[in-house]
Amino acid sequence: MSSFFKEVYEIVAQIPAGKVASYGQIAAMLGNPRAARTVGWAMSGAPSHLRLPCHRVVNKEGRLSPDPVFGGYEVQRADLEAEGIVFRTDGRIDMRKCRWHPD
DNA sequence: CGCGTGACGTCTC
DNA sequence: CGAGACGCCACGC
Repeated sequence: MSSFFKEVYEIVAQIPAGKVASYGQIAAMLGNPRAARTVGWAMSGAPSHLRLPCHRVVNKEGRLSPDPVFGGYEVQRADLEAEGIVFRTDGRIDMRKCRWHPD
């Protein structure tokens, strides 16, 4: 397991329910604010047995990944709402209140 | 070591 | 405001 991927999984696993983090944000935590793409790539290869709350990982817009990846945008929205994530009328997450604030 | 790739981010048109 | 292009980084081959 590459160190970078491991770090990504660790961080994602630490995202509390009701909060979301952006790929760029996670990348910044790893010390590479430009590695947002790599973070997303790491998620794409995230072992399901880790049960990472990947639905809590969104892009800067508060938008989820392409529908097919999560099995449906609506599904993710439902899961996030169930955790307390607030969606705006335009379908975007209210990052102002839901963005994860690490120490 | 070089090339291709990807669930991103930011700029330009 | 929407779509497209480029840049970024790490991984696999």
